[in-house]
Amino acid sequence: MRKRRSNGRPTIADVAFRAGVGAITVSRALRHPDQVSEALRKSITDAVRELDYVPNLNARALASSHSNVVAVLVPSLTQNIFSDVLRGVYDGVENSGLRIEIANTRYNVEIEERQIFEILLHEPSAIIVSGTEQTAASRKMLEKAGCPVIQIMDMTDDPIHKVIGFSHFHAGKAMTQHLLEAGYQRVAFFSGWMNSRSKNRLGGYIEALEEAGVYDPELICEMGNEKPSASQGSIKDYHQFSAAGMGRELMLRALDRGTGIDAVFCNNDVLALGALFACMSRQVDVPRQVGIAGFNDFDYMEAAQPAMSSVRIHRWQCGYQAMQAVRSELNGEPVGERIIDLGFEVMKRGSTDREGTLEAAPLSEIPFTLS
Amino acid sequence: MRKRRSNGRPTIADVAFRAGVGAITVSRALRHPDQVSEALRKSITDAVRELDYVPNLNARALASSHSNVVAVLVPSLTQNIFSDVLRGVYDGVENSGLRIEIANTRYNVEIEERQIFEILLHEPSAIIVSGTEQTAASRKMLEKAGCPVIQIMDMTDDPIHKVIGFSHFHAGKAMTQHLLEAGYQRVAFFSGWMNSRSKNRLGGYIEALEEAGVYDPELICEMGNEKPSASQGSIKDYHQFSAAGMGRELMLRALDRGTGIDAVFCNNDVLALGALFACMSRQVDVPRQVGIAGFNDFDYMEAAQPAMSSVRIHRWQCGYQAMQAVRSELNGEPVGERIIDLGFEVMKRGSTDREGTLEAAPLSEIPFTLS
DNA sequence: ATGTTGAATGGTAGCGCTACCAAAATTGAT
DNA sequence: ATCAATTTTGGTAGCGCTACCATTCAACAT
Repeated sequence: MRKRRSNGRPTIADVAFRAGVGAITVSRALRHPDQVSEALRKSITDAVRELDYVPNLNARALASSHSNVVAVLVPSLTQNIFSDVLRGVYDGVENSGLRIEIANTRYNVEIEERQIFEILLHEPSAIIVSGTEQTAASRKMLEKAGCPVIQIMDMTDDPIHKVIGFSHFHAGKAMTQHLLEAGYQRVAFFSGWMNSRSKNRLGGYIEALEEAGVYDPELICEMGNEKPSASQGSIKDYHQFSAAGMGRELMLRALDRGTGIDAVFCNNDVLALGALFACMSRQVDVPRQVGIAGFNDFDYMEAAQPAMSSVRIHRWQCGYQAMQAVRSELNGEPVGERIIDLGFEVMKRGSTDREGTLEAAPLSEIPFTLS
Repeated sequence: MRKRRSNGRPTIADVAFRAGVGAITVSRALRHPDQVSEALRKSITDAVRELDYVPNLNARALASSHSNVVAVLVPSLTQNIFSDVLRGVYDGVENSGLRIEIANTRYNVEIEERQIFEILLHEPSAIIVSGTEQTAASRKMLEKAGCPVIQIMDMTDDPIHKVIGFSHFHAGKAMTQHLLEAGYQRVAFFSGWMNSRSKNRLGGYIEALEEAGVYDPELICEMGNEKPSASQGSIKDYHQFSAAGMGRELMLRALDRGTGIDAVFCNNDVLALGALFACMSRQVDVPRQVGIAGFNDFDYMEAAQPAMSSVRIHRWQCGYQAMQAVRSELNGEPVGERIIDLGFEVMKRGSTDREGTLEAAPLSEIPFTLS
């Protein structure tokens, strides 16, 4: 009996011996069952069960030079946007035998580039990357990665491989148009630090105002706060930055400045929440004096007083469908549509209902029982 | 020249040849530099640089039967609590050569058990697991995992290996005591679906009220909403459940029921936000008629109107310190303290300032400049 | 000079799996 | 029955790295 260096876990050879077949046939029965006759397949699965055999994933990865790891690059782990995406990814990966490796790019394309490099060292089976604006070097690496690459949460007509997302430009434009239709004339744009996707939303906002002939650069209120990446690794990095405080501050300044705004389109819901609180503290009537809209449509928007308008985007679906696309490709199915636009939904609620014409919608049903 | 199946990446043998040493010496120079003389070490690192050698992690894992993967189990990816923890983990892993693999247990100990099993198949270098209440089977698996196991975000006097967190019981008790000291008499407890940590907070709440002689079971308002895990994998699983809507609903019912509550301690900040909005819709004065406190201290609590009291917990630090602990152990340093209590902080703000004695604290400084 | 110790280096033999090719078995056509 | 085409199965040879043991050599004690 030869010496064993390993832990005592049964190997594929043990299974093969027990089932009375060659090791390679066991491998095939597990990986490509259709290539093995039914009789052998059965005795192999029996042997697997009897021995409690589990494959060694590291060995498999070494031998086949791919790892069954799906790498997912997200710009942030803190903002709910991407945690919803990740939830979709995890829901989508169930029972696939795939593993997920998440990299946090901190909204920094250089970090992203380095991480793509490192990820490729692990020979991933697929890569899911947030956004469509990678550096040239990143794009080149992804193009020759030799595995499916899914870009999500944005839109482009020239995907690296496949894109599943929506147009931030059109989403920004649609919400701005809603504000104009609701009767607001001086619609401000609030944002903190802007990433490429926020910029596209701003672009849509500008186009909508220009088309209506009411665009005024004065209306754009940005806060050039530190990039989140600047604080990386610091032990003080407890709260990244207070988006709500920022929204509050922006609104207070806008009110003080007297630029006569009558609505704000906030780049995200937390800013909108802060803006709402600022109005409350100044007894400014929302929606009559000032309309407020957010972006993302988190759950509290609907529950706010007044209920807040926002743009609902399909975060979970992005992650879930990306994972489905990965799975079907790894199963050898054709790529299919290379551009999938999941769209968005403008949620019109009380906070932008200037004329009071919106019928009072009940809160969407909550699945609970009072105990 | 023998046939190559692989991609053309240089291997350790190439480096060894170039440096004129044996392959194993290269391996040692990379993994245990102190065991190699300085001269060789230098020529090896030169060869590495010249060839752009990067180690194959799958091969390394197979040969050494451990993977440099740190598995992190979190109950949820959606709630900010754990995305902050994960941010700490990612900040802590930088430049360590370790990889992170996240598993989502969905607040379900059976799923957790299965995932621990699967994770162990990958032979992780360390495991970080949320909470201290694993099933007996999970605990047993973790105990004989043969790698550091860090429990985080909770407290126990009998950790599997090491625990870094805080006591939910004491946090719940401390906030309740604050409400009593602020002059509230009938303090309700709001919660949605409860996990073991919430239950401990409730325990602290009850003890504080009992000690003050004002405990009344009527005051506990739970909503037995579906467990989040019930909806797993469903394509409709867009919003998990609306915690804000729940907080609003709970407050409306509490007001209608006329049980005479004068304060609520909400199990989390989003519930508190919903409760605040409910009060606004009924013109109930916060904090004079009803005090509201949350748990977690997300950024919007401070920016709310009135600013909302909450319990600040050290989410980021839990993740970061857990990662530091893992790193130092993998470096062979001693385990050190097995129980690390990071504590918590009761943030007393306007929403529980019944007597109006709190001096108006300015918003904490926001690092931005108006552009 | 001899022996002992320890540090530095290398050779060998796997780690557990799969790619590749060859061989065997089956099928169908002639 | 014969042969070609196809399907099913197995053997061999790695994948790239490291554990284990053997070897070498310098340093020191006897």
